[in-house]
Amino acid sequence: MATDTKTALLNSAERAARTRGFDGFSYADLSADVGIRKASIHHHFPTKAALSVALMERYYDDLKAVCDQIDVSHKTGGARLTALIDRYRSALEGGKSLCLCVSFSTSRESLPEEVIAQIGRFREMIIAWTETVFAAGQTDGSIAHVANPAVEAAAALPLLEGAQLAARVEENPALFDSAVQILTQRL
Amino acid sequence: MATDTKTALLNSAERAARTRGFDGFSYADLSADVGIRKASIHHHFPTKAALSVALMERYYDDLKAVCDQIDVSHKTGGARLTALIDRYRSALEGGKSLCLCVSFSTSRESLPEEVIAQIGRFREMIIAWTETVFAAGQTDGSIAHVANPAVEAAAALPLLEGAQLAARVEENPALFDSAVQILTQRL
DNA sequence: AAATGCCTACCTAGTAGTAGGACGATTTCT
DNA sequence: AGAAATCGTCCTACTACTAGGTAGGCATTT
Repeated sequence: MATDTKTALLNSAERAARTRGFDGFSYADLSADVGIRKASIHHHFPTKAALSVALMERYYDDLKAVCDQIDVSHKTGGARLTALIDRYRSALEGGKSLCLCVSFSTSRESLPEEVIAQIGRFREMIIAWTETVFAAGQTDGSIAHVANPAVEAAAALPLLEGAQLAARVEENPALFDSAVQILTQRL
Repeated sequence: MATDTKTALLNSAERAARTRGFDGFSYADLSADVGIRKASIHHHFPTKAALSVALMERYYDDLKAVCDQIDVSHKTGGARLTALIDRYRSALEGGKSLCLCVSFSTSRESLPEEVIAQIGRFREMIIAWTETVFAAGQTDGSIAHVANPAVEAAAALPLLEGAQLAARVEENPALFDSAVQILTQRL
């Protein structure tokens, strides 16, 4: 089916972008991975810029769904924060991968303006959600020492991202754990 | 003089790497910037990998000197932490640049193993120094709520780096400020 | 004489993207 | 219903360009 190929391309591209960066994979790589000729990829995604937009769009929707799901399955602010941290931790995949947002942030140069805007919206969405998490944790007492949920949220995302970057550069997930200990020790 | 050309190349390469990433500049770019032919660059740095090693080596020494200087010119832990934050903030250059360590961390794929090791040493050095800063702030009371200097230090560097990344992707230094507010509000 | 620093000219490999055709499925027209 | 045209998907073959790197020569300095 048509949709399958397109999804397979997105899956392959996302994995490649997260492990090797947006400039770290080519249409030739996707071609080999998905099993369709290089030129045929252009049928689904005319340019690499268009591919990047599609990737970021899907990623935004995915993460929004993740946050919604966490709200449903975890009741306290502390449990929700833990779930978010776990999500970023598992995205590391043993120190070989990043979340797409971090990966794209590092490839700014090669991305169209539209993706930059998408990244901005993505970050706002995550930070806004995180603020509700800290506010809940403040209210229900599941996160210690919350003075200002907005300040906490504005720091939490960059911390998670910086921790991912540090852990991947040395392929050592323990660096992620030690970086986010400042959060986990309060739970 | 010979040294001048070499230094000019390093300067140009560092600026390029910090603004456009290690994969974002070529020997052709350096050639145009420094005013010597592309092939001549290979005389000074046989491979781009060799250039990356030289860049990171110089950067390590630079930052070590910066930390030493901060220790001399700033007496309290709080003042030293502020100085470090300011350093990372000014490295942003209006949201167009990163510190070399972050930039290189994002280009892991393209860098030789030696540079990865250098990055590890660099991060250890900064974190160790930052721990002394938090310990001092704890003792002299200039940083509030320091429970564990080691945990604080392990988080501070990733936070600064993540904050830089976020600020650059949208070319908005205010994002850096809002991310590090969790630190500055304690000073 | 030797080394340094730089040059012109070139190579190989890889990049995104294009042109144009094959082929099967679906839709449309008679 | 059957023929014809259209569309979606994929193909081979190619273009234009950029990348890092090499070979070999020519001055100037030591």
